[in-house]
Amino acid sequence: MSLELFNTLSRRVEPFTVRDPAGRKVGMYCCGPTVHDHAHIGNFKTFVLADFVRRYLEFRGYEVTHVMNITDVEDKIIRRVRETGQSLREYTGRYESAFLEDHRALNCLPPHHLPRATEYVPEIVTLIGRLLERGLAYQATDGSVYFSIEKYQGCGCRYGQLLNLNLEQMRPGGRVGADEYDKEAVADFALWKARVPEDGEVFWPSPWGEGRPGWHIECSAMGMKLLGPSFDLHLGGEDLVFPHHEDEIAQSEGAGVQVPGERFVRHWIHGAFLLVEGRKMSKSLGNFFTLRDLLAKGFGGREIRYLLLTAHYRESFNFTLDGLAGARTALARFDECGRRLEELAGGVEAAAEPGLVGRFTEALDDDLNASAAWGAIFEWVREQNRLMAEGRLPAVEAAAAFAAWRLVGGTLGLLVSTVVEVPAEVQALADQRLAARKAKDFKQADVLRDQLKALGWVVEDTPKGPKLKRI
RNA sequence: GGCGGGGUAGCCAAGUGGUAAGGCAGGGCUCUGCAAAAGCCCCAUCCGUCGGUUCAAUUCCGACCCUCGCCUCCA
Repeated sequence: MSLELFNTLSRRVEPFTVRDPAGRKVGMYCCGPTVHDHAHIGNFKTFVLADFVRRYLEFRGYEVTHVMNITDVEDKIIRRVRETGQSLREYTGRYESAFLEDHRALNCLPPHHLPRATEYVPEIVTLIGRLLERGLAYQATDGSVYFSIEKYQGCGCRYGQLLNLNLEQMRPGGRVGADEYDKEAVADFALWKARVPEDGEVFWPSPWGEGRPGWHIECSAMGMKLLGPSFDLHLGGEDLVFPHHEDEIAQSEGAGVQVPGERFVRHWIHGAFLLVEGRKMSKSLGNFFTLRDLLAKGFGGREIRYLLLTAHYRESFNFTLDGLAGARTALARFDECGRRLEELAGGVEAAAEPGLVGRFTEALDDDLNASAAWGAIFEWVREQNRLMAEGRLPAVEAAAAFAAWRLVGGTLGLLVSTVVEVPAEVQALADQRLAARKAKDFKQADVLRDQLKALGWVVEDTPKGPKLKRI
């Protein structure tokens, strides 16, 4: 069996195929953060998904080039820049660094490219110029350049590839900006926004006057620049399906730079929304969490990552604080199994035990069914624990099991170092406690155990002597 | 109003035309000085409601109820 993924273009699960004739290289683009504030846990659901997709593709033998853009110019950013009096770069740099720090805290691999919109203005201008030349874009009296859906459809292109659109039935939302009054049609969208006084110093020159890029165009320009006019995989949150991704397709395919018969993107993946405590995350409900908020509550990035990866990516997921507490226990069970396997293997090297790897692969090949994969993993963990408890797991088999454990753990991005460094102070207390136990002074032993606990260490008495673990 | 997801145990969450994975929480037992970890056992006669198709439906069809998302710059 091979990997099958749901493709938003076809609205069905289909075999994952790549452009590379050798079937190895994958170009993958994921819409990244807008750096106007700290990213929240809902944003990170998408970025963790992208990282997981990349790791799984690599596990399956693909060579992935992962691109994630940084949107560093946009209405909200400009407003904050004006309010704070900082430069654009000062303002966005701060949140970009914070984002990358959070991204790392969730054990996401750094993407191969992290293009900033502001650094691709020439490419954006070129692309807009091309759309104007082809008659698919027009400059309105306000100086802004818009993409014409009507012209685009007029040349045989399809607008509405990712969803069923009914343009007549669409009602204009409340967020149509005052600077978009000059559009010919309500569905048209801005490619280049003419400079207005509120923009302050945030503007770039262009053949159409000073201004800044529209939102959708940056992803088209950067994606095609870094991955080519056609690439394999594009990810984002489900809210980006329309208009962002639909517009991205329109601009990119409207430019007519693809090889005839090739699409801009072969495969679109959209992650479902995250709910918190059963409700949409919102500041007024008090269920709005940035990653930092959760870390401040004492949860670890790894626990958060685990929780985000327990549900199927296309189902809306209910994120709860209780669930996060449960994640810690579940991970401890997974970790403990690996630790004991490693100990039992005693340095013996072996190829990964195929049973677990096979079930893990089978589950994830089926449109990344992570829940099913976890089911397989925990059934396997219990089996390994049983064998170890019964003393029926030879070192060679333990080594193979440990290799399999590492392989699946690494693919999920949840591998943890099994080497525990015990501080001298902690070790000293543990030694004192052992002495007390040997002297049958259990009262003193328990006092020492409490002291260790206060330092963040738990001691377990095993047949091989006491073992120290970090809480 | 248009379009698209969902409703499975106390909580989270897979799944299937033939009778419900897994995790957390909970209860009992074994082991232990006591714990911890681990193991064993228990924990949904039932999958929103009502109809229909079928030998058989939680799984297919229809209606209804509830809920979530998108509908122009929100992952």
